[in-house]
Amino acid sequence: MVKAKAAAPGNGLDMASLDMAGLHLGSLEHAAGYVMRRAQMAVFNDFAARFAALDLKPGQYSTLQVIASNPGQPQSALGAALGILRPNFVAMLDGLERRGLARRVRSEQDRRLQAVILTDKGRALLKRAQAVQSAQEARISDILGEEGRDRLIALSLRLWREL
Amino acid sequence: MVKAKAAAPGNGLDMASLDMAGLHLGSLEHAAGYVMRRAQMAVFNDFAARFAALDLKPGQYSTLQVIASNPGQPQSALGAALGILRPNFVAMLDGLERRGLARRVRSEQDRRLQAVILTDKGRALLKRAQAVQSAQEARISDILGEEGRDRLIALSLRLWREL
DNA sequence: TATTGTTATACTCTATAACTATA
DNA sequence: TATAGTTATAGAGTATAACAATA
Repeated sequence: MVKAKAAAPGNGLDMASLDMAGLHLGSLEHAAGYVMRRAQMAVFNDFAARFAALDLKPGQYSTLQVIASNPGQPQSALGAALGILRPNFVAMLDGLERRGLARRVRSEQDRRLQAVILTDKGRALLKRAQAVQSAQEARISDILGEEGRDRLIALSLRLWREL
Repeated sequence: MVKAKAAAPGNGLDMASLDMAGLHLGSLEHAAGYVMRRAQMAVFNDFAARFAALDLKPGQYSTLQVIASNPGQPQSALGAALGILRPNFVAMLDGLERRGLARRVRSEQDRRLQAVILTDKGRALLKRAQAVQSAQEARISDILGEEGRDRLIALSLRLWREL
């Protein structure tokens, strides 16, 4: 199941302990932040390929998920939960609303608030997206083992929450 | 050692099983890509705070590291090892060269190549930066345990290389 | 012809200030 | 006075096309 990423170039470089690009990364391979970034980019690239057919980007998928988990909540609370700044979350919701996946409803109790809900179309797309994402999680389990994937998620979650 | 991130807002929301922003993220907390992204952002924010005094961004630090590990290699090979596209790596090296941290030397064997090396100033700054980074790794070990940090790096490395 | 380095350019993400309407 | 949503804008990071010098 291991996929070869890139062929080593046919140059005259020292081939001992070289990475796929032909050079060694040295202590960078033991730097948590660097390795996490490269891993996360690999997962996102894989995500992009899988979700191209649904025309969903990672941020859109996570937004649909959070709306589904918290229907009717104000958009600023949803954005805060996702770590998206309020000005940037406006365009995000504009896009989902334009595609008929979500709707904003002005709250009657406090007319400053925009309650956000999924449409039937949004729920249907999310359901399909969740199936695609399950396939990605399965692929990760293929590589790391079920226990390895669980551990990676638990360790990442802990770092996110406690750092 | 656990740092409180943000106080829960004093609104009238359902407070059962809510995250720090007041909403639950649902199955997103078990999505590898999402959790890895949030963790990686936390680590990078911590990095930015620690490296502000050195005026080094993550990409600059990793570039210095790779040059130090592969002195005299062509800039395109260095950029490829870092996963930075050639056009974008030009400005990266321009910045390091302008600050007197690195130098480009035209190769005599193949005059298309720019061999990149660190200056004494670059090596000195890198040494200080490595000490700062060690402190960050120690902080991560405080949170995850030494074994947990090793595992997180090993699992991330495997995913990066094999996905 | 092919490759290295470069410029120009564009698109996405992220970040800040300031406006509006509501409270 | 404070907050939610919005607009405008600016800065990173990342992507492609094309050109000059060199092989």
